[in-house]
Amino acid sequence: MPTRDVFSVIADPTRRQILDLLCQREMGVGELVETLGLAQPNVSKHLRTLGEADLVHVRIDGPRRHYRLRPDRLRELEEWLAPYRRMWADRLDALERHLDQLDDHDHEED
Amino acid sequence: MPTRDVFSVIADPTRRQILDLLCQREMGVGELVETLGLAQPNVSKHLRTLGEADLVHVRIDGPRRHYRLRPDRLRELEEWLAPYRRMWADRLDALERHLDQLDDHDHEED
DNA sequence: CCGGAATATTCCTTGACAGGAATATTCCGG
DNA sequence: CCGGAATATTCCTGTCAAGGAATATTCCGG
Repeated sequence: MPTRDVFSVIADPTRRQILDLLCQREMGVGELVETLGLAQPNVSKHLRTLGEADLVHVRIDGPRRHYRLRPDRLRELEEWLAPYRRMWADRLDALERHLDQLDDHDHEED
Repeated sequence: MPTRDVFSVIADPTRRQILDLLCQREMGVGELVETLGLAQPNVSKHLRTLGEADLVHVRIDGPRRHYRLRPDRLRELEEWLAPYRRMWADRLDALERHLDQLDDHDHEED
């Protein structure tokens, strides 16, 4: 089981970028360093963090390590999102906006 | 437009809890304080943060403020998640796990 | 206009984390 | 066994955010 919370792990933009890259294909650290334009130690640290959240898996190939996306834990996000998704499914958001507008008209706020 | 990133805002467990509560119905600050068991100033600060991300809307009712969920910005999360959702849609995760198992068998790692 | 209730803001301290630089580790070829 | 390439780990520092305590604001009733 992961030792790190998925929500806080994906809160970092760099980490999301890494995940987006791995979404296409598995990549080595060097590739990621080159693509991201970051220093290698930092990339490695982010990869470690992602691993601690079980979001990536390492494939060892000689001295190199290839990182592969492991999308499973993202279901946690999906599940958390589920109740909210229903709220905009039936165009409830339009109603929301309408109500907000009424409120805003009564008194300037927010 | 919001002045705060949705991802980092929902990274906080307390904030997610607040959103979960507001998912049912709109609530006043006092209600939230009582339900969450936190100090009032902290609840207010979290509500401010949520507001800065456009995740809640305030309805002013005399000296009280009622907070209502505004699920619209959560679509950002939904959209980011879309490419990954496809990856487990076709039971690709099972294949994933199988590959992981093979790798783990070759060399103990991760 | 005053007092009190509801809520917001500020100040402070502490802990977590990102990034940079330097160093350690692991692996292969020779 | 040695050197170099690929990657990981550690140390350091600055920044940011959460929580607690104290204080300020806003609103209503009288």
